[in-house]
Order: sequence, then structure tokens, then C-alpha cells
Amino acid sequence: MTKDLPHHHGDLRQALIAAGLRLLAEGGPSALTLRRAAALAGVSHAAPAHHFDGLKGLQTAMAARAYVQFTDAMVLHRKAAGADDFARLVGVCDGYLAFAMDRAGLFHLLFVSAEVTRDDPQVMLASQAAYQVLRDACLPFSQTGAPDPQIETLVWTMVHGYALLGLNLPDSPKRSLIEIPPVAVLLARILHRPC
Amino acid sequence: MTKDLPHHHGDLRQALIAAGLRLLAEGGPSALTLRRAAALAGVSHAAPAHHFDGLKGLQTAMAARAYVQFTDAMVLHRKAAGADDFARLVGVCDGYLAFAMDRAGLFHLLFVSAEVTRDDPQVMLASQAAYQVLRDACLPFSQTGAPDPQIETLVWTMVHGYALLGLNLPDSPKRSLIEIPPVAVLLARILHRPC
DNA sequence: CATGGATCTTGACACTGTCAAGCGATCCGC
DNA sequence: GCGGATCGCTTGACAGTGTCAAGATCCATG
Repeated sequence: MTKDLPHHHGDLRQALIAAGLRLLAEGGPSALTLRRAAALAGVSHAAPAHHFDGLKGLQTAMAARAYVQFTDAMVLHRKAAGADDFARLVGVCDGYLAFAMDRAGLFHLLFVSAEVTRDDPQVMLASQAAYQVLRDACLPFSQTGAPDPQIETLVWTMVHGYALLGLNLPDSPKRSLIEIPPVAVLLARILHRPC
Repeated sequence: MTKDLPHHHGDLRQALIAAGLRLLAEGGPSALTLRRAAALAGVSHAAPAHHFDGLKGLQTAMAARAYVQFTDAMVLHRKAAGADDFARLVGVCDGYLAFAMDRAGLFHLLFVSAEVTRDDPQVMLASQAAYQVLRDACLPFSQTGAPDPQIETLVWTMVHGYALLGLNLPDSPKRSLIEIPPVAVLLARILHRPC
């Protein structure tokens, strides 16, 4: 009459994060629920409370993990872009936009959801690492050699707005309003480059 | 034994929208609830279903109304900015950012919330009117005299990203990462102006 | 072996959106 | 004038949700 499952799950915290990420990926933000995550991890509905501070805590932990995937996406696209400085920056931005499009649920978690404690130490660390990729890609375009806040902020806000307005989506409704230039063209203009 | 209130509310739809806007302004997105809006309008919890397609419908109607306030904010700041073309564009962007900061709940509704049907005819109309203010302010900077999609998209994405990253907030946590330039400086750079 | 703490379950509560059924008032055709 | 028909709203119910309290179970430590 012994249960198959031991009472201890072993690593329930990680299992819940994984379950949450899966729910988010498969069903969007509204599918992510504490009770569903618990069920998917094979545990009772109140178990998560012992590992996270409510749903907000779970999503915060998920965000910290998602940030490294976000960073990876930017690095990956940068590597595929070659050695030229401008091509590398375009690659980083492409990674930014590809992540926003392909993993919209995670992107929503990182930058949109109000259910994330953004001053969480883990989240701050992971987000700064992501931001550093973008900063590094901007550095070659500084006149002084030192990091240029203007360029960084301009590139950052532009690509972020681009993603959140959905301009990277192939079927963006904005296309009826305006011919949307690719992000590389906008970058060239920011950096005073001949296009 | 007659009730004070007539059975017909008169204009329940508008009353519910007003109640929703009030809830959103006072308690943030999580305070906006169909049942609470109904209670605030003095009707039963199921009454809204006869006027809106669920909570999503109410928020969509609220968004349509909020867009005109958004447009007003941009126009107001533009008027206060004087006659110079560049000052007018900065004014429009300041209005954009002021709205995002002062009425964060409405801004969230317009651009963030997944609970808004963005291809709703009313919403599309109102949003295009808002966008037109920004387009018009960009027009003087086109080389050709015709609207320039590059400039428009660049300004739009930049100011939008600026708002959503919270860089307009006086206590933005991003300030620990970077010295954040004011939006006017970024605009000057986009438009190839001497700052 | 006993004790205690960590881990998880069970059960309950208030709240949410949504649906079905019914009541009341207004309106339209006759 | 008047009898359905229809619209507006209420009542009641249901499945979900997050969260809390109390208890059961397992593991480590004395």
C-alpha cells in the first residue's frame, strides 16, 4: 500500500519553474496558474506556497531563468552575424526581436507582466547581463571610446519599442498605417551611417 | 413600495466605462473587475454582460475612450511647446511620456494589456488618430516633404520604448545602470540636429 | 528511539468571470 | 386599449483562481 511517489519531490522548486515555463509557452500568460503548475509537477495545489511567494514569486523565478535564454538569443544572433561591428549590433537586435516573436510568453514575462518583482536580486542580475550584451555591441560606435549613454539608450529604446509595438511581426496591423522599415535601417540612421 | 431607482439605468454602458476607468485609476489594473465595476455603477454583478463581451469587452471600450485622452495629452503638450518644429515634436513626445507616467493605468490598457481587442473598429480609429498627431509632428523633418516612414518609425519606437522601459520615471531603477538622456536629446540625434 | 523541522496534503474561504432562468418595464402591432 | 414580444436587469449557480490554517508524512538529528 506504499505510494509510488515519495513524499519528497526532490527538487520541487525547479520542477515548478519548469512546469510554469511550459504552461506559459503552450497556453500564453493566461494559462500560467499556480494550481496548474502544481498539477503539472504532480503535487497538490498548495505545495508551491512553500517554495515561492505566491504566483508573483513563481513568475519572478521564471523571469530570472528566462533572462538567460534572452541573453543567449542575442549572443547567438550576434555570432551568426559575422565580425563587422555594425553587423554584430544588427545581430544583437535581431536576437532581441526574434526572442520577442518566437517566445512571446517569456518576453511578456520579462518586460510586460506586472506579476514580476523586478527588483528581485536574481532578476536584476540576469537582466543586467542581458543589457550588457547590448551595451557591448554599442561600444564600437562611441566617438570617445567610452560607453555612450545616448547611443545605448537610443538603440535600446528603439528596439524595445519595435518589439512591443509588434513591428517585428510579419502580419503586424501597423503595416496598414505605414511602411515599416527593418530595424537595420533604423540602426544605420541612429549611428549616422550611410545606408 | 416602489424602488427609488428605475429598473432602467438610463445609460449603463457609459456608467460602467466610467466606473472601470475610476477603478483602474485608483487601484491599478488588478483592481479593475467586472463585478466591482457593476457594484460601482449600482447594478448587479451580471448586468455588464448585456453591454459588453465580458471583461475583455469592457476594457476594449475603455481603451477606445482612453485613446482620446492620450491624443489630448499629446496635443496639449504640443501647444505648450510653441511654434518651432523641433519644439513641437519634443512637446508631442513629452505628452506621450507624461501620459504614460501620470495615467499609467490607462497607458497599460492602451499598449500592454492583453485584455483589449486591438482590432476593434473604435479602438483602431482612436489609435490612428493618436498616431496621426505623432506623424504630423514628424512631417517637417522629412527631406522629401512627404511623410518619411523611417523618421516616423524611429521616433515612435524610441518614445514608446522610453515609456515602457520606465525611463521617464524619476526614480527609474535603470538609472543605476546608465545615465539616461532626456528624450529631447535623443530626438535631436535621430533628426541629425546639432544638440 | 524520540523529537523536531521541513515538506506536502487536505479543506476551507473569498473572489473572479460566465452562464441559465426568471422578473419588470417598455414598446410595437393589432 | 391591450397583449405578446423584447430589452434590461436580477438572482442563483458553477468552475476556477490565490491564499490561509491545520494536519499528515518524511527525514535528519539528538
